[in-house]
Amino acid sequence: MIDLSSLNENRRIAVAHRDGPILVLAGPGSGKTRVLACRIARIVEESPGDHFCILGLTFTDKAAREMRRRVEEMVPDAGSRVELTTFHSFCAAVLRQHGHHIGLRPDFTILSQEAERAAVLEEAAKRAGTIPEDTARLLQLVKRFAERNMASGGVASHLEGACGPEEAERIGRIYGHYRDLMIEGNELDFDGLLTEALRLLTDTPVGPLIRDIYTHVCVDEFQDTNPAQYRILRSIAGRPASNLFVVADGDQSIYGWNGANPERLQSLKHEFGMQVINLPENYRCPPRVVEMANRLIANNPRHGGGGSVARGTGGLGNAVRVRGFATAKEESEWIARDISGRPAEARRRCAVLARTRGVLQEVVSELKRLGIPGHLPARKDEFASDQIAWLHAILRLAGARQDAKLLNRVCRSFSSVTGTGMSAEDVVFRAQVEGGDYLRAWFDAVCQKERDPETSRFLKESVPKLLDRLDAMNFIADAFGWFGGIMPAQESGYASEYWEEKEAMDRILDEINGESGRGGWTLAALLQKIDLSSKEAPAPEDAVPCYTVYASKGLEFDHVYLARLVEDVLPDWRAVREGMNGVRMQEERRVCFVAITRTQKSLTMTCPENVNGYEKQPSRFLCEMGALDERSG
DNA sequence: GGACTCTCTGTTTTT
DNA sequence: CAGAGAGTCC
Repeated sequence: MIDLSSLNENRRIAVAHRDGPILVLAGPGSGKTRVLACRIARIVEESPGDHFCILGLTFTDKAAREMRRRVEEMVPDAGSRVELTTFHSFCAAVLRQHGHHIGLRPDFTILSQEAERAAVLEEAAKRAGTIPEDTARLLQLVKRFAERNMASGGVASHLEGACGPEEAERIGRIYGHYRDLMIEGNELDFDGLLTEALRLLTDTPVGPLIRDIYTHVCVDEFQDTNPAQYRILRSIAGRPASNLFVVADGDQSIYGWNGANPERLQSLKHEFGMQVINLPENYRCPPRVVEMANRLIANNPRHGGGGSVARGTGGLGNAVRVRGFATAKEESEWIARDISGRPAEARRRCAVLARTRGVLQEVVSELKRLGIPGHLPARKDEFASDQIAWLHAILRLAGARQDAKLLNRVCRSFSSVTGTGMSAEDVVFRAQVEGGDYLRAWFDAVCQKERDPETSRFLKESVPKLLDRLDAMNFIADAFGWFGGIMPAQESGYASEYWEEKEAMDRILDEINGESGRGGWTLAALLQKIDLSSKEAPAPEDAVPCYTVYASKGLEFDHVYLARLVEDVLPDWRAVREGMNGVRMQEERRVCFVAITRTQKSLTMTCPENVNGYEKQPSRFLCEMGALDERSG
């Protein structure tokens, strides 16, 4: 039996809710993920023998993992009755099973890298009869169109004013070709997963089928949905009386530039006639922080509700500090020094937050000067170590054996790892002569050329596992064995990147094994999992987390340092220029709201008077939240 | 070549 | 807003 006794009244109502669409408006620290997990567990438990399924959708892989962990803890054998996954991963699964309706084979590739998308876009531009130019900018536009799920015809009107009509028409054509080319090439980018799955759900018999399987649909962090995701949700939840359970907080909607919009909450409420439950209790932040967060967010017009009620127990002393500094340099020095004054185990429970990564870089280098490692996660869409990059590339080549670009990557990364260089052109030629695929031709060529006995042995013993039997799991295990033999020991300089990425890869493999048991996966499913998972290295144990506010969403820390709280940084200069209290300014305010509500015990906000020789005013948000009383320094 | 004005472009990030 | 780069003038 699920234990409901630890839940407060509101949470209990939400968890106990059974049928009909419901919207849970849950402020920071209100335990919304817990409520969602409890409800899912409860429904499964109360309906033994039933066969209906519950679909739980999240935006990030991390959130999906956390949800799975919690539900599993409560009902260990929920198994096939619940599917907790990301929008993208759900769409990929649907497309793998039913994509043939729109001309997609089950082994389609996911284009996770910018460079791959750029190549397709250039091809699309050629097909549209124009010279490919400014690819990066066009890719950004294509992403915008896809997030909004626009047809190529709708592009022209969307671009109205931004460029001339014939230019808009041209971009529309490129966009249309881009989408066609991906289907033809049996590949999709991230946005393509959403738009094509949506097409499948609305234009083919797949829609009713899916609606039949998933009678209960849950969504976490709804305020982050873009239009494409919203439409997917609508088409799987069906209407009128579906069991749609949505958790959201409009005040934490900070992904407007990704197509999210807090207004969408209103559309949802309206469209599904949702019953609303509020969870205003904040069990995370000190009362003073809750008070400041409430005051701050009250400056956003159309902000519903009366704010949060403090229920936190931490930081009852002086939980909030505001420090002014003459220069940005002094600011980051002081933050580093203040953190260094804490005991080592407390440092890990600190976090430095800022609007931009640039600010965090300054703090990281100050921390470094004091001998304290800071962790500022790198952004990457592919594994950076040669070893794992090669492994990833060869797995993908095994799934798409005539892909010259993948072959090229296999050749390049293998040469970086072993020094055995081969030109992709030669391999292609060989494949043509022998009438085989690129992977086989590469294998034949490399076996002749490789001189190192260890490497040769690995190749001859292990590559055939991939070549003939598609036994990717054993191939990967062999590859890690081989890397282990040629890599310097852990944590030594350049090798650390490899070891970190191996850890990321191990985590992905563990998950796949846990999910589908032995042998229950295909190469395509394995690749999908890798492509849709973060390549991020896990944070080192002893490092101080330094996150942008965006990256800190959903996390909490004992001691939060919010740096560079000045006008033109937070709020960003665009929001300031836009004037008074525009959409941009409101989103910046929510960014600040998210930042301060990460606090469990203490919050320190800092603002320099001078940044790179320019005078800066303290952020208006400091004033709005009434934090100037705490000011010192 | 050096000092000047101008125009353009840039932030946040998940999958 | 603020830095980079291009273009202009002497």
